[in-house]
Amino acid sequence: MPSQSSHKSSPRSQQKKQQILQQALMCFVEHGVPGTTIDMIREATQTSVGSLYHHFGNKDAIVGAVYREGMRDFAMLLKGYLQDLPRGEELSEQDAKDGVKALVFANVDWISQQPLWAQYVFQHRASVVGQAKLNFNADSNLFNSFITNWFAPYIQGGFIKDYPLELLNAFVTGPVHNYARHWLAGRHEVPLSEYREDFAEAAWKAVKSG
Amino acid sequence: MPSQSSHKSSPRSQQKKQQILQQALMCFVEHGVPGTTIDMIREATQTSVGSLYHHFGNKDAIVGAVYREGMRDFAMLLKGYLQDLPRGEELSEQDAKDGVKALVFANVDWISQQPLWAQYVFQHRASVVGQAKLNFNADSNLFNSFITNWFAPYIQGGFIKDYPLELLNAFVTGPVHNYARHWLAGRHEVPLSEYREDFAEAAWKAVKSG
Amino acid sequence: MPSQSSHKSSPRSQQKKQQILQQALMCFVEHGVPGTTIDMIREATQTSVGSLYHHFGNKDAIVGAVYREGMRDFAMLLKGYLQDLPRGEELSEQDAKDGVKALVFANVDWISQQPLWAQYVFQHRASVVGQAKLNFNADSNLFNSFITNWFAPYIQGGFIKDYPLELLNAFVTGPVHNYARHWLAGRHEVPLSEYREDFAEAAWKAVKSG
Amino acid sequence: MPSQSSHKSSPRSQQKKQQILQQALMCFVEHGVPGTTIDMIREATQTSVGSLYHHFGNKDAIVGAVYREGMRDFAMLLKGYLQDLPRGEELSEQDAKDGVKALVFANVDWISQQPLWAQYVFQHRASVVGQAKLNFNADSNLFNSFITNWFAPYIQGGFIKDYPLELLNAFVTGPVHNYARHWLAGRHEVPLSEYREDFAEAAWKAVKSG
DNA sequence: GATGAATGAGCATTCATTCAT
DNA sequence: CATGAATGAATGCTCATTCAT
Repeated sequence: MPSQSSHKSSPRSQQKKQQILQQALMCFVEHGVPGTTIDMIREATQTSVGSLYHHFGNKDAIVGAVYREGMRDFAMLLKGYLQDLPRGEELSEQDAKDGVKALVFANVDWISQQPLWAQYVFQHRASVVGQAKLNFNADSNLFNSFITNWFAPYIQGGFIKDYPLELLNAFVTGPVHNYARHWLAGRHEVPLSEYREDFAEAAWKAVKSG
Repeated sequence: MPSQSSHKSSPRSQQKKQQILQQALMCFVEHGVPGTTIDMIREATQTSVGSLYHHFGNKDAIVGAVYREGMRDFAMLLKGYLQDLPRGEELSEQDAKDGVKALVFANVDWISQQPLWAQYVFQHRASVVGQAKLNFNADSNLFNSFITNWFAPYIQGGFIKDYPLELLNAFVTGPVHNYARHWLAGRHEVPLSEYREDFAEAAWKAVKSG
Repeated sequence: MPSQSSHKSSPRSQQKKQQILQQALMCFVEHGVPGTTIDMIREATQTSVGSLYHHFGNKDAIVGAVYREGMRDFAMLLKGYLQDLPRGEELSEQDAKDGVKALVFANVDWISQQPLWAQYVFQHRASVVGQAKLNFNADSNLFNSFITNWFAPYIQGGFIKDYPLELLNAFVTGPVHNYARHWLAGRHEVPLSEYREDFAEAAWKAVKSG
Repeated sequence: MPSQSSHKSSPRSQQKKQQILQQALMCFVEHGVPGTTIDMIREATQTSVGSLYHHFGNKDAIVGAVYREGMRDFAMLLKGYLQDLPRGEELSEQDAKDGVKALVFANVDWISQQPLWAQYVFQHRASVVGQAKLNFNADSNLFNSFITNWFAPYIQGGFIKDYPLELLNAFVTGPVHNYARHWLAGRHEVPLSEYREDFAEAAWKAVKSG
């Protein structure tokens, strides 16, 4: 059995894996993770069971890989938004606000652009188990550190309420994800992006000091 | 097959069904809905497979019944909170704020008191399918109407932003549920109830006019 | 457990049993014997499982009782046909022919009048097992004796070919049952009764001496 | 689920399927179709449940495949008998008679040589359902056309009674199948083949003109 | 690397039958 | 006699995974 993650595969192979992840995602979103069988993925990717196992090892690994792929994509977008922000020489409330709004915008925009990935990433976290979970957590921690580091100065500077990061996160992303969940499930008509600014304003009101 | 819903059962029978729902809930939360086998529920309830099917008909019906039971419990609590509110002769901003806070408190308190039900109700909605889904939607619509009716005057009176109910709901319950999800999953240490007031304040800020 | 066959039941009870057999027959014909569940019969008869078991003891007994009931009805008709035949003082070829034709007519007429019973009796013999099979065989032997006795003189008298009864039976009833099977299954359009005379003529040609 | 019918299987695979059908036949005859469990077939074929389902898809498909196989074998024999017949330049009564006798002989001989297949094919037609039934009907129609075409000239030529094919069929095969049914069930001692000529003579008498 | 036949533990569900009320 | 809740062995079928070619 070749190790599934430690060796560098050929570009050809990498490309095939990408295609598989894309198709697997669609299956997961449509039928749920436990409702998706290996055979469904095989059919969607026009390969063979053996090939799937050759590339990924087992079903959980596919689940995890799809999840990781999605989170990476989102993390990349979010990092871009924060890094593109013009920051003044000194800490300012405006910069803090822009940061918070960037957080909201990143969520709204990514969910709007990648609704399938979003649906999967925000609703199937519990499906990631075993080794894949560990891999994901490593990514996740790095990502959280990045955000923490970005905002820490503004919290210490008194521009943002001194709440634990978890709570700040709930205020900022909670409403977006709540609405998104219903929208992605088809229960809400108006697109998430319609309320882009409203979510940002509400988030800022919730976390700004004073 | 005896009809599972049209006949009035004896109190004895009803009691047994309640016990089954309670045990089934624990199974669902621990292993997830697809991860819970009929046999697990059978063992937990100390009955027989046949008996389970005699009472519910199939697995989906159990899933749906548990869900409905949970939502009913939550709806009852929420209604109580809103109805217990002292209301002035005339519409006032304070009454609107109290209403919004009651919404938040109901969520925080119910989730804190019934963490298992909460975990199930807020995370397994997608598991409810078929006839059970229809039953649930009927309940759900009644419940939404009640909330809509309660707040409508304050929206029309200009005390609460004139957003669609779905968006208001996202602002009010989004952060609570977001935090709760992580807390229930064991990823956050501090109990949800700790931030009861903070969630309420943030919600009010997000939805109040001006 | 009351014995299911040895005691004389009340007329009320007998009537109920008749109704049950009638409904059970319809179930058996529609779904086949193994495809018919006790619960189907319960629903069709508007009684309870317990009642069914009180009256018959088990499913096989119901199957057997229905079968026996059908065969008795057919036997009664056939005996009537043969006994109503005018017989000359001496054995004659005409009398033999009339006997053979009566056999054919009895089959054609009974199948036409009682298609459900016919379908069951002629196609589900293999479903009768256990004690019910023994009961049926007793009836069956008496019936066969009767026929044998009726025709024996004509065989000995040289009017009918000296074939074993089984073979004569095949010649006489084979074509009727063959056609009936397809007709009852809906594969033939023209009613069995249409060819009443043709079957009789063919049967006589097949078995008459010379 | 791999498609069960659209891909060309390897000879190896075909051979295995043949073996499975043979064993399944024995199970069906011994226990009846509903009395035969997948596990019985699995044990008889020394394979695994999964393999059975890999090749056939479900139980009904096995039932249907066995049926089709049997009918094909019979059809082949019958066609051979008819095609081997010496036919005069012109239509003659003798040729008609030979055709009818060939029909009878084909039935008697095939049933005698393949009693298991015969028992199954002639008694379990009702067990074939769903897609398998459609497949079988297609075969069956071709077969019936062949017979119709063979005999049509003799019917038009006035050598055989102008009856619908269904009725002719009842006269010719009815007695054979009637006797065969009882013989195969062990209720008659004398082998079917013993009466080969008698069945043929009787059939001819029944259908010949005049 | 690719393929697909083979494996078998596991699952939801059915159903004849029993028995307390 | 009637009722229907309870029982649990048995069944058809699924599906992740392995492995020979």
